[in-house]
This record gives sequence, structure tokens and C-alpha cells, in this order.
Amino acid sequence: MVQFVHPATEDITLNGVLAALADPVRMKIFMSLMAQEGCMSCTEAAPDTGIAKSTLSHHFRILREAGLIRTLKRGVENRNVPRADDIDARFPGLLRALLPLAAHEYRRAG
Amino acid sequence: MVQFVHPATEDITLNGVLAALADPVRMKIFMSLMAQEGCMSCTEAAPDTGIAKSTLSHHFRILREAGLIRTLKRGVENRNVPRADDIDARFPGLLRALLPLAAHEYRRAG
DNA sequence: TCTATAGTTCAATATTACAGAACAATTGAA
DNA sequence: TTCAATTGTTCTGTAATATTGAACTATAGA
Repeated sequence: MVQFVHPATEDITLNGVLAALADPVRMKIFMSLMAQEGCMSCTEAAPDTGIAKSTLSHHFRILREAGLIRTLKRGVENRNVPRADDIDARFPGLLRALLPLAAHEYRRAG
Repeated sequence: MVQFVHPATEDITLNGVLAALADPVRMKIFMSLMAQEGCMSCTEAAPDTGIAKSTLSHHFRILREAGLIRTLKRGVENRNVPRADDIDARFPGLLRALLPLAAHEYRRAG
């Protein structure tokens, strides 16, 4: 049984968050999770990309260890939930500023 | 004579800006430039770090090509100016959200 | 012209990202 | 129970990027 590493809220760093989101693939995954109520599996959150699943697994790990998402084993798949409250507590206003800009940036040709 | 590459305002990407600032060294350089009225040389903007000057040159290039700073040859040194207006035009509210958080994050033990 | 200064570029090494293959864990059906 | 299908991780090799010292360019000033 795989056990995932999740940083405590106070251990989330701005550097880690920016580095995690400074990648179009990971930004789009996080945007999908934020747009969705509840949680999504990895394949739901990153559909139709030509990216190898080992690479996607790597991207989810980066998001997880940056504190942006929480991953839970649920049966055969992983359920991913954005840690929006934790990020807001640590960096107030960051997501509110960033997500609309990202949504606009990746609206088309994403 | 070295000629620097500066993207047009409309060619600045969110991905490039985030990637450039997702590095403590570059974030601190940019913060110094924003805090300063006018412009600063490379050595002024990145003082007292144990970082090789070739590495610093690389960091300034990343900031420049991301559209965050403008670099002008002025005599023997380079004058660097933050492109705050261009970033604000391209990504409204981004710097206003990000810089205070970065200032708090890197206040001490930076 | 000579030296010092500021920064870039080059070449080598070190770290990180990506993808294919093998693996582990769960589900559902026979 | 056993087998196949599904979901995702880990391992290993390769590709890309970061970092550094050394050499180089350009300017300023004595």
C-alpha cells in the first residue's frame, strides 16, 4: 500500500507552489480539480494528453508535495482534492489572483 | 556589443513569468528591483549571494526573457528595470498579489 | 596603453524531467 | 478462488536544464 507525502499547511512554501504551477500540464490539472466539486481521479483530471502515465504520476507527486492537492487511495484509483483552504490560509489571495489569469491563458490552444 | 532579447508585452506568458519567479534567487532579484525606484545593476540587485556570476547572468537572462525585467547596457554595467506596467497589462493583479506574499516569505532566513 | 570592472559565453558536470517497462493493489467476472 | 482488466507507482535509462570555473568582450579611468 502506497502512502503519500503531504506537507503540513505551515510547511507549504511559495517557491514550491509557484514551481508546481509553473508548468502548463500541472496548472491545467490543478484548474480541473478546482473547477470540479469534490475529487477526481488522476485520469479524470488529466484526460486526453499524450503524456505517459509515469510522467503524469510524477506531476501529481509534484502537486502533492507542494501542498496543492491531497491524494487518497480509494479502491483501485486515487482521489485527488485541491487543498484550496490550506493554500488560502498560507498565501491569502494567491489562488484568487492566479486562477482567473490561468483560465484566460489556457482557454484556447491549451 | 551584446544585444538583449526582450519579449513584446503580448508575448509574455504566464508560464514563463511563474517559472521565472519560482526560484528564490530570481524572486529576490525581482523584489529588489521593484522595491527600488529607477534601475539597478546586476551586482546591486543580487548582492552578497555566494552565487557565481555566470549563474547570476543566467538568472537575469531568465527574468529578461520572461518579460519581467528590461536590461540596458549603460557603460560598463547593465541597468535593469522591472517591467511592472507590462506585467500588469498582461496579467492584472498578479504582481499585487504575489509580491507581498513573497516579501513575507523571504523576510527572514532568505 | 594598461589595469580594473561588469557581465557574457563556453565547456564540463550535476541535477531534474520524461518515457517505457515492470510491478503492486484492487475490482469484477468466471 | 483464479484470472483478466484497471489504475497508478516505481525503476532505469536518456534527454533536458542548472550550475560553475575559465576565457572572453566591452567600457571606464588613470
